[in-house]
Amino acid sequence: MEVNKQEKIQATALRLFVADGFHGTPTAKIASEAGVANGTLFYHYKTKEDLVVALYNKIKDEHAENLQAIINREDFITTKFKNVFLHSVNWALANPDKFYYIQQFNFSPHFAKVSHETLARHTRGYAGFIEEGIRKKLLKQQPVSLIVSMFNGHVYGIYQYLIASDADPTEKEKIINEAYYMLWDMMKYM
Amino acid sequence: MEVNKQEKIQATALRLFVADGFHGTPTAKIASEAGVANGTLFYHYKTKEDLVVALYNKIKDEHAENLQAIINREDFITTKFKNVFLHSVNWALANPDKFYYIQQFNFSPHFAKVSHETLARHTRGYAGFIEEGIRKKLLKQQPVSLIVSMFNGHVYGIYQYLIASDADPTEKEKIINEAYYMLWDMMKYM
DNA sequence: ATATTTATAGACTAATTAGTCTATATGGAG
DNA sequence: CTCCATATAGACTAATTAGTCTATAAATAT
Repeated sequence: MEVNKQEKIQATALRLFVADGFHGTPTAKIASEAGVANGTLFYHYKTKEDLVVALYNKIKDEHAENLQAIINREDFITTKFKNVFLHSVNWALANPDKFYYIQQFNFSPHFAKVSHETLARHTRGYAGFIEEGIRKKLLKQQPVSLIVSMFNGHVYGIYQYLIASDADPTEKEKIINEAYYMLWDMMKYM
Repeated sequence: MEVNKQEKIQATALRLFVADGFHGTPTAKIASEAGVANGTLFYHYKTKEDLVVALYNKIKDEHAENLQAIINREDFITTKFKNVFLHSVNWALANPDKFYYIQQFNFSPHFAKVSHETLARHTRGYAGFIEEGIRKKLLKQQPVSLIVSMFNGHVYGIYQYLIASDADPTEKEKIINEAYYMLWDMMKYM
């Protein structure tokens, strides 16, 4: 067994789900393109839905872990804030499939409960340093969840702009930086 | 014929698509719950995809028309800007199904081309007054499409926050207003 | 070495589903 | 009143698809 079949299945599923959507992708196609048999897929994931959810949680957890590492570093709060933003945007740009998949999942009514719970679970991890920023009057005196929502909205907005633009990498970095200062104009305590 | 069957089909399709997704909703179910026969649905819409796209464009056009009316009013640019934001958020809150459907569609790779073209078409309508705002140094000196993307991101963010919150209508209005001032802090020329 | 668990394969099935086809009905034009 | 186009109905079909079943193979434990 040279390749991990489970990982092959997940990678193939991600690619196909992003191309054709959950329902638009037959399990047989995932299996065949992943180079495994139908039975293997259903051995590892009891149902198709299981696979969809497992893939979502894997991507979200992976991303949340990275953010947590940034937050845990011994930096000044505003530095953390900036780094979390930069990492989020750069991660989305470097992993468009994953970012796309996450959005697709978040807007699938059928999975609303899962995505809501996952978001809530991860937000608890970020809450601490945002609360500190509010307390120290660096951030506007608003609820943590409002700040998180606006933050996510901003990442979403700048991502949409960047994928449609044909700016080269250096230029993109500059745009992301400017987007950060705009975000900060919005968030900072005055 | 007391009710317009086409409208009944669209309304039912919207409800079911939001509940179960495009692929998760059989045409037969749409027809039966709309109280029409299968043949009737396929008489009005040659394919299922036709229905999905027609519904999307109808909702988007309807919304864009409202925004255009606001933009065309003889108001100061900053007033227009605020009104467009307020209307967008309130429209989303008043029509969660439609807003949800739009997002779902926007993140369906299969329809990427359609949604991209529709966005571009509508953006041309908004461009004029944003350009004026930039020229008059009311808005930051950034590309129109960046401003539109961030604007949309902000609407998206505040919507996500508000549907998860249990604030009463009066309180929600207050939150939306604060969200507007935050948006303005971000967008205004300094 | 043997037994047991884990992993893989692929044929098969029962159910579902988009779209077709033919038959009516309804309403307006001449 | 008679045509003809538009609208509606619903049975039917060909294709697709999630999940099952049985058989092995590989790895691990005893």
